Amino acid sequence: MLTPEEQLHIIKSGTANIVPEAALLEKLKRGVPLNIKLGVDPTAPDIHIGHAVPLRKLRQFQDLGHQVTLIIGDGTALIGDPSGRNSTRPQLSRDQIKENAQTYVDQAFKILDPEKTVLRYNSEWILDLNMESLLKLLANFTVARILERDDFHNRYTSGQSISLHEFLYPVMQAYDSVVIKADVELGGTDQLFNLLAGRELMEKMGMEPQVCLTLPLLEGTDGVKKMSKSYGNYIGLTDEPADMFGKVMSIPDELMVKYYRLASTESVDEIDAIEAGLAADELHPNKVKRALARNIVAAYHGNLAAEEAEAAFDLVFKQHAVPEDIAEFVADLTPNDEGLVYVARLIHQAGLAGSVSEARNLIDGGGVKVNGEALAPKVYNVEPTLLEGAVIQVGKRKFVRLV
RNA sequence: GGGCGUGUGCCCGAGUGGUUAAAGGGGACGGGCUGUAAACCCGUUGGUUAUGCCUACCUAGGUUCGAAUCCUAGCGCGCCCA
Repeated sequence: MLTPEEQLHIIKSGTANIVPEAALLEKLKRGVPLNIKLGVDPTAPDIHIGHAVPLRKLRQFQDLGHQVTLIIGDGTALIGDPSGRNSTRPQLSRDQIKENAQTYVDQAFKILDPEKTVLRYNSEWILDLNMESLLKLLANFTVARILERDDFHNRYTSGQSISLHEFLYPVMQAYDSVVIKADVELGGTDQLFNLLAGRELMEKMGMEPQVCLTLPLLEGTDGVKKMSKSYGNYIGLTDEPADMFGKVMSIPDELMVKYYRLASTESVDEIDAIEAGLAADELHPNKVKRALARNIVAAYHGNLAAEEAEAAFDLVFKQHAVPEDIAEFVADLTPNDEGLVYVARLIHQAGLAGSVSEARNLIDGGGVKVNGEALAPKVYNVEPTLLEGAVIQVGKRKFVRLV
């Protein structure tokens, strides 16, 4: 087993904040496995590698010999986390929550070690709280304290509604920590308040308070905005290997180290070396990024798929060749009066362009290839024989084989 | 309840009666280049077999030869007063 200091070094990699760091070191020094908590809200079924950041950190803890308690907030989901929101979240139905929770768990175990994970649903203790215990719990917090939270504060001062039940969210999350006796709780930087509430509550109830560990938000593939489905800049855990590989390759160079730390399975020592190597210009960014893409794909699809994804990537982007398996499209090649086929419409029908006009513009821009040959500008009609069984390519990545 | 203001294409934003399918920016897409779907440069970005036609500037009416631009009402948003 690693020394507490060595462990701390690994744990700190990629984290935003550890409050307080000294307390974590103390806990590690005891030499017994710690109980690491992560609570998740089963509000959205799709997980991307941004959501996976805390899971990766949990896995690191597990590899260091610690124990993880993953809490599915099926009870708190009935409240809806107000963090960062400027309006009340809609309350989900119990069925919806159950369904989301299941998909979440399935995907989470691609990352976590099941042997060292305890899965708990907080409805188990939250929904059974009677009024007396609830009141005792609530007495530990003041309205002023809760209103300190930025999002609540903003909503309150700007006259937007805050429902009473939303105040309970941090309290319930804190109570989770009490129930499972957490040593450390993880969360995004936006969760700090909730995590601290857990720390406070534990202390007030005479327990050893948990340490709060926050992780930064991961930027999406555009390198600017946080990864999110609604921005379309996400890498989904269930994305196809080739797609996943390409998406990682498209992140800006400056983000590589951050991705290594937050989204890869690479060891911290190795990442430290990569960071130093890049800074000193000793490592080639392209090689480093490829290794990153391979690592991430392998983490979710296995080594073989990662190698294949890389090979396909090279085929398409380095050799500009046509990939192995491409979509087929049943095309109607009936010629018009002039004996020609209107390719622009064909491209649209095959889903390679959003409209016929767009297809025409693409042709004019030299972006359409038939069997590897670019169509000349204004050539919207071609001989039917040219198209039989042909591979039509739009841009670098979109292919279709006519059948 | 009263007053004022505002609503433009995927997003932001210019445009106050006549080549305006609507400046500029962002995004997206295509091309070039490369080390990649990085960066940089160039181009495209309502629909349509297309030097035309159609549909468009919150919605519905109206004024006018002609409206994103003027008028009326409604809806959304913002600010001020009560």
